[in-house]
Amino acid sequence: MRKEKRTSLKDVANSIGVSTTLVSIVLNGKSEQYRIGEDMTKRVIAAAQEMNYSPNLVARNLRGGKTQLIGLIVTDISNPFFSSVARIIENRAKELKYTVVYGSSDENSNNTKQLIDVLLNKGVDGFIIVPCDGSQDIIKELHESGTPVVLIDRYFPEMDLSFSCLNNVKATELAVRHLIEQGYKNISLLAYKSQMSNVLDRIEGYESTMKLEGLSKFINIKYINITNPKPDVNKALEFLINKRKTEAIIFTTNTLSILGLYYMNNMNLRIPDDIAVIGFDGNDVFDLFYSPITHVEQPVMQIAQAAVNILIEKIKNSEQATRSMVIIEPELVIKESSLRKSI
Amino acid sequence: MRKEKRTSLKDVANSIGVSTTLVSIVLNGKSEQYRIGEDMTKRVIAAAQEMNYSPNLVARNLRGGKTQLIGLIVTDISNPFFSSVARIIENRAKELKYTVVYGSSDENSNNTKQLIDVLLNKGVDGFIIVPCDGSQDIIKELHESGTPVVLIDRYFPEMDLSFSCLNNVKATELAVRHLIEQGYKNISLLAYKSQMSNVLDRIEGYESTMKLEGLSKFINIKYINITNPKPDVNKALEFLINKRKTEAIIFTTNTLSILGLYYMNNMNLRIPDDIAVIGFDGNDVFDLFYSPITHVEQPVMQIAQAAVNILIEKIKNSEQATRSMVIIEPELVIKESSLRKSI
DNA sequence: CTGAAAGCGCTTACAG
DNA sequence: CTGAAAGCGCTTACAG
Repeated sequence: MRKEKRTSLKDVANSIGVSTTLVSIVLNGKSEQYRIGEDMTKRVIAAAQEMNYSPNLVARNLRGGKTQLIGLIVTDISNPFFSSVARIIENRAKELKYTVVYGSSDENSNNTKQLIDVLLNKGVDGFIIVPCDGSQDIIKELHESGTPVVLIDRYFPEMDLSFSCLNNVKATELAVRHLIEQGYKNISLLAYKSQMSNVLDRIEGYESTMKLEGLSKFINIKYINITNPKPDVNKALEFLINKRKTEAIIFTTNTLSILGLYYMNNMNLRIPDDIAVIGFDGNDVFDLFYSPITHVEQPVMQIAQAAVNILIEKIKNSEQATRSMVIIEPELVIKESSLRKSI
Repeated sequence: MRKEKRTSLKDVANSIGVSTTLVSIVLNGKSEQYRIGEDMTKRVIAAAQEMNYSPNLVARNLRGGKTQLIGLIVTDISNPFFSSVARIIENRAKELKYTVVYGSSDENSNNTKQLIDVLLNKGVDGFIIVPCDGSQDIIKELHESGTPVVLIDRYFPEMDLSFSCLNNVKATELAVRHLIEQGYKNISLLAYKSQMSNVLDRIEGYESTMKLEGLSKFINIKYINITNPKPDVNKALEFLINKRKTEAIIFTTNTLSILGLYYMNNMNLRIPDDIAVIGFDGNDVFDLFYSPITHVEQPVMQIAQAAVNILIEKIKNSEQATRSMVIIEPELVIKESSLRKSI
């Protein structure tokens, strides 16, 4: 199993009898700048092409401190929302000549810290992070050490960090307004027990809209354990439906929505006749359900691409430390699950 | 935005007035081998800890040629099957002190080639690849250059390459046998138009079992465009159901199954009364469908973990070039979609 | 037991 | 216009 040696800068230089300096300059497109002769430039490029040379990025990195590697920390790469994000980031990164290293935190700040350390060791040029509860200090430290960081999906309002995420207040506001239009009043909400912005904002959008519409007395929020949501979802739904006689439920994440659907199927609750439902993030489950599920749609493409753009910008201009805040508007996709009760 | 300098080997060495050599040896756990004094060893370790030293992997890589980076090439990281694979690989890799860089080929061999080049440049120690049509030569070249490679999900029978995948022949065999037991005879199959082993084997399992059971005349296989499957799926189902009067359909991938369900919903075909269905890979769509979908379940955990194990083994023992072939048995999860027609 | 030195493959001031 | 040399942070023969 011979391990073939790749052609190095030196090989190219030797092959045409010049110095590595010259080759390096030419291949980095700095011929003009260094006023290298046109024919020499051509000779070098030809030789490099001939020998199928491609620079060793590891060496280049050691020298220049850049790897063209982006560290992506999500909570779980196998969650459909985050795997979509990962795919879009991959594509956009590729266009900009970057590659992605990923890691999953499972909503755990210790894992986040570990991942940051590991990825820093790999020499990533910057991070795109889905922050989780308790990760604020770690990320702050990372940011303050001068490493380019962009948050995605969630952000820290008090911190001077760039981010790209959904207008989460608007998301639940749209959901509530739609349900009210359809004649529902007793509308409940399921959300994770979390202090992250995405959760707080979705709760805020629900609460403020309910109040504005004079439905304060119907405000019911159930908080779900984020790492083991299933039992909490079942308990919450049981309570809301049987005790609170809720007519409609808004689920604030994809996972919560799906757990909710399982519960309702098990309890033989018909949607929307027994209970109206609004889910989060479009997916095949919603569309293929017997009663297709109305949901808040996140423009993932825009959110994820913006994150990459901001990050690369930061990497390239490490001096200026401007804070970019991208907030993308949600869309409500209306299907059958939230339509007016048949009377 | 000060970019703090990380503490280097040299910093540690200077802080206690010894050479970098010594520090390197100790920190790499080679004190015994080089017979370094016990107290010296302790002093060095203490200093390193004190200064919060962690080695610069880029430098170590340039020197030693190892990055502890695994290149993962799937067809699409946002496909639920592959994002699950990615997550399991991530976890197993982490246990073994590796990190994952990923890329999506979209079933395109040029993309695969590009990804291999890019990841090679990043210095990955080895690859886990989902190969696609036309990628055989590229991967062969990679393998022969001495880079550790393990295929996953699919393999090249004629090539001396390690792989981890499902027993695909068995997968469709189980599906066909179950349908026959339930009284179906006119059983059709939808598969991708592809020469990859996973597809060919799934077709093989179907065909051979149908023949063995004396149902040769009911063999109907429809080949679906892999990059744009939707129109083909619709056409195929129309033909099979209306022209061939098929009673049951086996979908050989997750994506095909879901497209099939959309079609049947649109056509108001009831499952299993109008048509029985067996899907591939378990997921929430199947379980939450009005008639939960019988499906072939791949033990993804085993498949993906084996791939990592084999790869790391190869990376560590680059001399011996044994071929590991892991073939995991599928399981048929029986739900309502394939039960005997109500008479 | 310990250190000086070379070298991994690059880039970039510095000379000429 | 072009090259010799230093240096990024490590590891590892080689000396002593």
